[in-house]
Amino acid sequence: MRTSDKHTKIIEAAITVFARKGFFSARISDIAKEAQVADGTIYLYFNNKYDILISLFEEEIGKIILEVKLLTEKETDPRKMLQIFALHHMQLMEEKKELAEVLQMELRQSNKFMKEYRNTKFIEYVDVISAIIHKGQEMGVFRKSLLPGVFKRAFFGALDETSRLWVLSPDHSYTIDEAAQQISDIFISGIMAEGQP
Amino acid sequence: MRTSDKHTKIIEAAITVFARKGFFSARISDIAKEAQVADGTIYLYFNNKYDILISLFEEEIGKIILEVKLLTEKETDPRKMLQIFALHHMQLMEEKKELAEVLQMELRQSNKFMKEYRNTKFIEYVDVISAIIHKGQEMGVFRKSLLPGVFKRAFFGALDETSRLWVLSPDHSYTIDEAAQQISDIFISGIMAEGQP
DNA sequence: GTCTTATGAATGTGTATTCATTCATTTTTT
DNA sequence: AAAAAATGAATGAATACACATTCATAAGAC
Repeated sequence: MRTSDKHTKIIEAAITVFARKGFFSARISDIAKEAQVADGTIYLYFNNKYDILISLFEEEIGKIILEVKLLTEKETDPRKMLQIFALHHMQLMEEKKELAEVLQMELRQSNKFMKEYRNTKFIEYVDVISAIIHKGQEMGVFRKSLLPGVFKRAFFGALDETSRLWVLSPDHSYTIDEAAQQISDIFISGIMAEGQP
Repeated sequence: MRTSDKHTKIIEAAITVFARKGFFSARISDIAKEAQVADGTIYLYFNNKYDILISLFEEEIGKIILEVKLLTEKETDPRKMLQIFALHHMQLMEEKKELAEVLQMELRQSNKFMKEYRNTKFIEYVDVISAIIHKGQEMGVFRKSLLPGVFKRAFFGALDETSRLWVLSPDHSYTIDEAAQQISDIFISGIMAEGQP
């Protein structure tokens, strides 16, 4: 078995276990069991429990950023770009529920218990939104008075919270796609410059 | 010293300690020290560590709900009600930074590690938003096509994420009031019915 | 036969919770 | 009014246990 296989297996197992129990309640032995390796093997690939979480963040968010950049960069209309971002984000959370739970929960905790760790990948992801706003403002489509720094957080927060509760709750009165559509509609028509169609 | 004083002192100490270290990393002895009581005293007022956190949620969110209901119920215009909700939420997070951190972090974790605990107070808080939307739709001010269940989450998520990062980050390029204003502006103009002023 | 990778039992640490004891206050007895 | 008895809030050292990490040993690769 190649080295990289074990690394991936452990990361995947960690996603499952962290999603089920949360980072602190998850035991290394749980992850080992899930990955079908011995407890000690984990320490051949990661320095410690935190390191698994951080690697998981970096690698998984890295993939997401690549995808979303690829998708939005195909578009030129900033309104469409926001729609694509919203839809992609929500669909991702639906497809990868376990990963979604881990990112949503532990991302917030991580600032706390790992003082030194600044989640730069996450910042990069959210900055895709502010770049779209900036572009829209330059093109005169979005209001100049908008603060991109506020908008990116508000937009991300709206998507994140909606998908978080969608994933947690067992019954859904709306689909992920509907929610993404509603949210991007609200935001887009809320930020149009005067006199835009 | 009256009994109720100790209860309050411990809750306040817990807010400080949980905000600083997070729930799992916080030690009972830290809370005891902060509250200036003995470790054992805490168990005269709370069943266990979780119980402190849950009591904290219930009591503090309870207060917030009372306040926000009082404020919004004075208004009749649903647009103004949303503005008030946004401003009040953001100002609260600014005024009570430690409480804000605890609510924002641990509220999300809590579903995970306390399976039995459903945070009904929190649901009640967010439902204030959907009630406003419903009212606005009945009055013909907001679009009928809006799903109040999506809107409440999106609106809350936007406020929550923006205030979360505002509280964490040391330098602010915008004030809390500006952010609240921008967010309610975006949402309100994004959800107006056709032909509304 | 050497080098790499994997194992899982053993170790050690950290800390939630318990409980025997203290002590200030209140109640009862004289 | 003083003394004795009862109460229960508060203490913090002792307990008990969970679990991250280590490391001597084994298995596998070449």
